Amino acid sequence: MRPHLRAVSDTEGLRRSASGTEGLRRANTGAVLRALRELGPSTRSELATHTGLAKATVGVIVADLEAARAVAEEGSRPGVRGRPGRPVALRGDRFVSLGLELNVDYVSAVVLDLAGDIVSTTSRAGGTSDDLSDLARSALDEHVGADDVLVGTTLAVPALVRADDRTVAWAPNLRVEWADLADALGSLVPDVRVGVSNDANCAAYAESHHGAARGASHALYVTGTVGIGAGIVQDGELVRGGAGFAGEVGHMAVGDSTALCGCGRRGCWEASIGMKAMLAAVDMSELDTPLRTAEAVAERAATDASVRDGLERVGRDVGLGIAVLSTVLDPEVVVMGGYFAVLGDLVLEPARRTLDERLVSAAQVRPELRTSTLGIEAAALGAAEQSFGPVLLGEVDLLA
Amino acid sequence: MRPHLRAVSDTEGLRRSASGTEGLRRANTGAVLRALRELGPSTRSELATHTGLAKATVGVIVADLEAARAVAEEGSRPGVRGRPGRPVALRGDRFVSLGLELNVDYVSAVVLDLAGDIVSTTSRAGGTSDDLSDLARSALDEHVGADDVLVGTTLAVPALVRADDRTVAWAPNLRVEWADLADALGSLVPDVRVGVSNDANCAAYAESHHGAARGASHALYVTGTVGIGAGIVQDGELVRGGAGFAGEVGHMAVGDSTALCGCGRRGCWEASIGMKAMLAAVDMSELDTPLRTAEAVAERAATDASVRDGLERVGRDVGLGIAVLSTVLDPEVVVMGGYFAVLGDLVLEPARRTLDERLVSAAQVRPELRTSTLGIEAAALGAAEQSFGPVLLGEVDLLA
DNA sequence: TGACTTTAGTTCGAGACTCGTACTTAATAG
DNA sequence: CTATTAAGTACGAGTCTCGAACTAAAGTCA
Repeated sequence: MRPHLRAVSDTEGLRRSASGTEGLRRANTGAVLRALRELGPSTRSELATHTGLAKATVGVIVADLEAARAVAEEGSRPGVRGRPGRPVALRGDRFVSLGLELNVDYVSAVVLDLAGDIVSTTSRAGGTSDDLSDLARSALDEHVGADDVLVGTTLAVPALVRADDRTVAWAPNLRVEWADLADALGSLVPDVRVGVSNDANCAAYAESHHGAARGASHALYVTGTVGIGAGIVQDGELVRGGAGFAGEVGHMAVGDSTALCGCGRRGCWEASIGMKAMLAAVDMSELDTPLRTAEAVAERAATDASVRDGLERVGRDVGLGIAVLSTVLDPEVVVMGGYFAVLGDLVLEPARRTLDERLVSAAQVRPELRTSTLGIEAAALGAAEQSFGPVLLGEVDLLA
Repeated sequence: MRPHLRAVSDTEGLRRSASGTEGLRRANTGAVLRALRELGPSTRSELATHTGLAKATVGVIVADLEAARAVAEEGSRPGVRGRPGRPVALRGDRFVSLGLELNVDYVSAVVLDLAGDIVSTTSRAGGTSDDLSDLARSALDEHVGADDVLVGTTLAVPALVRADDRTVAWAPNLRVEWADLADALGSLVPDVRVGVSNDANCAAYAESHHGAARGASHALYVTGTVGIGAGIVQDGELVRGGAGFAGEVGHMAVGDSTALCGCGRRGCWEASIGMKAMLAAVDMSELDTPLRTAEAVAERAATDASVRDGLERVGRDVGLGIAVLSTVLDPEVVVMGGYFAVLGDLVLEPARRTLDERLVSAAQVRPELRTSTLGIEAAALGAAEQSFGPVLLGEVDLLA
């Protein structure tokens, strides 16, 4: 255990977002941190013009952050006229967050630092509460020092998570005693807020901050193996819905309306583009993992035209669903994870064609359809990034 | 003209949302105004506990608002122990906003006041730039005095409006010279920010603040006559999408995949549930206005079982689309406008049944399906309400 | 080489704001 | 008539941001 592990207090920090002058300082500190994330190492002047704050104010804030070891000065960049600026950069060695994923047959942990760099990332087979807490424990032991500050922990799960970001409403694929898991994580990281979040939402968040949708403030992430899920990012933030269940696109009625879905209904998108439907379309069978299965399909497609035809059919239904989601949500980028990332253009090219056909108007621009680059740790990474959200928004105080 | 009309300056007010202490004051003033909208007339103590501000702070803010004639004291409520509080209420006679709608065959204007009360609402046949500015002019002349402050003006149009909230990207049904219209409105209300917004988005906003979705922070509004459109409210704010085109649900591929749509494609939702499809399903023909047509259908349905059967079929496809939207967006309330509001349960009952069948899980709650109560001025009302958004969020300064 | 220019960053005082405490005010309860 | 209760205000302390003046550190040019 890490007896000296400090944590950003939750009850204190989240109490109010900004009403007193110290809340104002928090908000402005958050603005500076965001600017540093966005611009990279910057001088105080650059931060001042970018945030709109006065130079003097930025000076004070940067000094505080430096004292807290959240930022550090770098070597100056000479060559320009006038006094050279002294750039400061976010430091990655003090403030970290932990992102976890508990899935059906694997668990992952990602340690992310304030600079946005990934400190460590591990995955392991298994899907129990114990597997997860073991992984979390070793990630903390190895990569979080006694003097470090853990700003938060978030757990990604393939489940319907309520809007409170803490409780699970429905998780048909998981057999977990949630109360036990909460206890285990709570004792592992005492005094740290442990949030729970849907895995597709987390992955969407990761793609929009680190992955294929980086830079886009409106993105859609679609993942799929057996089931199909999505995460929606609007204006940089996740769309959660009233109960927290937004993005459950697998069972929307799109595609072949006669296809029988595992849920017992007909016409679900999943029944047209889920892994099983894809395998049926190419007349192949499942291997031990979804990843390996998809790779085998991709390999056969290189030589077998009938496999390519099957993927073409699946791709068209993929495009049909993306078209529905795009007309509703108007994202700039759509990122495809799960087995779609492995098959790539074999599926996405027909999807793009269908998408073009179904655009509402000439004025609309087709969203870019990209494959995920983050791999299996996407959800854990997004979970970690979510824990930094309140810090960067200035809702929580790093200092003191 | 109203030479003395004062306006909340736009360049000044929107410059920064909160960085100096005066921005802090604006934000806290906004919090007090929101509390007054939400709670109704309240004492300073009640406002203090609800906003989390100190009693002293609330006292100062209320005094400023009173000086600006934004609030007024009401008679005290006796009967309780202790010194009776002196409730203050939002005043409706000084700060107003103007909401306009320019549609294919009618124009509307709504004057809304700070208290959230509708000062005036007018509609008129016609669809030209001149029709609109005439209506706007007379609404201002009759209901906005020389000493009043117009906080903003927003124009709702059946068009794709860009995310800048000012320019129109595509408006196939309107023949309007947008530059002329902008000039006309600009000279009508000088120094006032004139925003442009999609009509369905405006109506959705209106429903969530004044109509059938009041109180719900996650709502979906679906309207339809010939075309079908939607507006999405998440966490009290409109979802706009990357380009500003979110909510264009008419041409998503849902329902009868063989139905031919006016856009030339097959399978659009509009082709299954648009007014023309509905009329075909009940074997009736169009009258002079959509409203009258829908009323005629409702009347025939009372006696004619085959009409009811036709509406039943349409209703199922309505439910199918709502199910798609609900699984993606998870709203608490779905409000149906357009001809659906006239036909009511004749369409909504089968829609509810379909919706129940297509819910993802037992954990999910079916969103409430309600009919719009706002009528033809919904969009203009929402437009007016949108102009108050920045005021209530504290992004703009009412005083000084 | 040395004055000049240019840009970065800090110091300092003024001004704005919120907050807690103590105080005043206005009602009811007994 | 006194005690109690609660609302609202006055006041001083503390925090914060900001602009202006100032200092610092480079390059430029004669």
